[in-house]
Amino acid sequence: MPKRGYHHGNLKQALVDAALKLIEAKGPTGFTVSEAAKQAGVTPAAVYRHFEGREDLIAEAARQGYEIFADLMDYAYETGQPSALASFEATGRAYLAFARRYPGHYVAMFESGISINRTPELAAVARRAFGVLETAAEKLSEHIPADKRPPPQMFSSHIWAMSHGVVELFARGSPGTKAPFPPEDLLETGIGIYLRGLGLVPRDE
Amino acid sequence: MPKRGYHHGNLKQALVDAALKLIEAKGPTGFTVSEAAKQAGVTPAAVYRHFEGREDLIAEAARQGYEIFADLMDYAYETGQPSALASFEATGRAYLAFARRYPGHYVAMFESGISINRTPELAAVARRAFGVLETAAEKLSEHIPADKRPPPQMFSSHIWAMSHGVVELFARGSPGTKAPFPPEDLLETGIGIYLRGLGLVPRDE
DNA sequence: AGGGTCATGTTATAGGCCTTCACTTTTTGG
DNA sequence: CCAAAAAGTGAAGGCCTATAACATGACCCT
Repeated sequence: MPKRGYHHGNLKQALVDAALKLIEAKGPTGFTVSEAAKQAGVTPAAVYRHFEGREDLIAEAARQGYEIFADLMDYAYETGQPSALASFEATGRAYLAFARRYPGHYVAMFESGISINRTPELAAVARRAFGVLETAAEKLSEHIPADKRPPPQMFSSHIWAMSHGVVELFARGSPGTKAPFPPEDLLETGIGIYLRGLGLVPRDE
Repeated sequence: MPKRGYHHGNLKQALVDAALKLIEAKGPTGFTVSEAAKQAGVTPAAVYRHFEGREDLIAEAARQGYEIFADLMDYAYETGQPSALASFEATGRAYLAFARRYPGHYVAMFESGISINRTPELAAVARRAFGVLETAAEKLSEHIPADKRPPPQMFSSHIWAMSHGVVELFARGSPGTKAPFPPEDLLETGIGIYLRGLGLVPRDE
């Protein structure tokens, strides 16, 4: 359908899509504005009608990633309902699933070096995504004896950190090239042991 | 003190040091070979007498980082002896301490996008570093009832992932800019809860 | 001492990329 | 229908990586 002439019609999104493909294929450093422009069938200068520069383009790709990520987390949370435990575990798994299914977005979000506070919108959507995890943690928190209940924000941070670490080290090439176990299993067991430590899962599962 | 003339005398290390400073200050993308050369008081082309290129220079910085890292882990491990538990916990803390004390090295190692398998030496020294963590895990493993003892490599991976996640998300700017808790506390409590889940720490510590 | 050789710098240069500027071509709205 | 704005082009500046040809001086061997 795009028998476009002088004007592209949807260049902004086309550039984001091209950027995502390139980032996925060659990493955030390998990605160049010029090549994204070429893939969109346009000269490099045209990019600057829609983005302030290279970083801004990556930031938009990341923003869209956070949007998808937040939706995925929401969905995972709902899926686990009404069990607070199931919801919480599902959001942890969603992190890894997202990294697998949207590698370009993931890299733009977490490995491109852009700050989450680059723009207010980016910060907002990121907060929305992590807010789901915190909500799940709060619900779960109610099931812990009040006297030894850590702040919900604390163990949502723990789970987030573990998920992120598993993805970075074992699900992507970085240093953990030789994954001793499938990342999914690693995350599953890791979260399981952690929750047992919180007293939320019977000793002999 | 080196009123050097035509020859620098120690250019290779001077370039690595300059690279580390620049990487620390401006991130792995902000770092350029040209600027490192300038800081070392040398023209850009001179760099290529000692390194194959930009990536090779970063890789050498990372290699030196792994060397320090491995030593630090070793020291932490010994410090915790003879208690297997104390040793294990100490290595976890050492990860965060390393990231704080050697930010340039840390970034070169974990955020610059270089592969650990770039050269055999790099792979070897990285293995040495992580080997300490695995050894600590093995020792600790003996204290777990044999019937519900996960493979040591598994929970060393868990601790590594949690440590890495805490550093990336909460101890550095990336997305977790607003750290809800001091990273040190986060890691401490996280590991504590995890070890409790393994049955290695009394319920009410 | 003297001279050859090799490591280590330099200058010059090619090629790529990001970004800006002036200019051109459509689209759009009153 | 036309004027103004939006969207794309081509040329150019500046920085970066990397290579090649040349210069310098350290070191060894006699």
